[in-house]
Amino acid sequence: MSCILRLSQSLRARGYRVTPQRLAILEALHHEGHLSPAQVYERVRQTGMTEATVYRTLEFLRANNILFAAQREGGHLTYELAGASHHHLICRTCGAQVDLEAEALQRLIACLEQQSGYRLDASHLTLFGLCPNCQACNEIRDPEPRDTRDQVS
Amino acid sequence: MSCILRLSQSLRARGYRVTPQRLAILEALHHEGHLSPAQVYERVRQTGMTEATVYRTLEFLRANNILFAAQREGGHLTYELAGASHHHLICRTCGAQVDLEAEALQRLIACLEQQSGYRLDASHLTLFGLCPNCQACNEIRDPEPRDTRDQVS
DNA sequence: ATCCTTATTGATAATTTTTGCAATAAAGAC
DNA sequence: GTCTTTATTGCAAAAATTATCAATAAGGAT
Ligand SMILES: [Mn+2]
Ligand SMILES: [Mn+2]
Ligand SMILES: [Zn+2]
Ligand SMILES: [Zn+2]
Repeated sequence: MSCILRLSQSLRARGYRVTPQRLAILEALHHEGHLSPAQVYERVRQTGMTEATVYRTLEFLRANNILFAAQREGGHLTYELAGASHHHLICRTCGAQVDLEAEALQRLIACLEQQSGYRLDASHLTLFGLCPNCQACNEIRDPEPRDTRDQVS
Repeated sequence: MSCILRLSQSLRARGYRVTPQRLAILEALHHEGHLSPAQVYERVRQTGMTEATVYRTLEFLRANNILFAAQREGGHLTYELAGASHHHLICRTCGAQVDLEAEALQRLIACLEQQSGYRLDASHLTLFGLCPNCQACNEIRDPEPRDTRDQVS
């Protein structure tokens, strides 16, 4: 509540307008985790808002650092209210998600910034891989990753 | 050439088939940098291949570690022949790209893997930020980031 | 060379995301 | 409150991406 009010003021201060559409979307994302544009639309369609507006608004709010965007596998976008910086590890096989404190990467990011001269906005990264469970499954399924080095065709 | 031949054998060994469509796409990506699906299609449409096939084939080759995929700003995918592991820094303002040796992140990735138990496939990451030039521009444009802390409305 | 199995493609439709532009309405001035 | 400016929306069409399914053809066997 107070949170959304503060965001409204911040928007107006930058010359943007606070519309019922933007408020509805912020409300929908309030306390929910990551939502896809379609999921956001579900939660606000009652207001009569268009899908196009959902896409535009999400991108607008992200560009203004009010939302974090994250890429699910395959590149589909997902949004959440921007808050404490954090990152995600997602299992490519079962989809399990783990959150990472930002500081886990902080040092590295700083290091990269110094090396490259870039100022990175890496406050919300997503890395893909295999969770411990799925690693175990794979080992069982592929008992001995056969040696194919010197195989002659 | 020899490169594509090796890939073909690798595919057949896994029970997949080597089709003129797959060869054309690999050929198109040979020596080119990152291409979007549309750009790939441009380069192979003469063969009569469908756009659907381009999308399917790119995803197929990526899933089989023959291509790297990268997300451009906004989440649009881009592909390149998988080769030496490397990462990208992209400027959100001017689009300037910098490549990073993989080893720059290697240590951190290993560290994250140990902490989380995940096995990460972070061989081709893209980070966004501001390049040195655009940082300078912004400083000129926003001379004094005014203090708005105690501003009463 | 011929036959068989089935992985892969083309054609088409469905879905998702983006775009252009006229109509609307937020918010500041009065 | 009314007026004015112009950021924002709805609408409709375009473009990009994905899904379905019958027809095709790769590649192994004979
Ligand atoms: Mn998140
Ligand atoms: Mn690359
Ligand atoms: Zn898993
Ligand atoms: Zn730049």
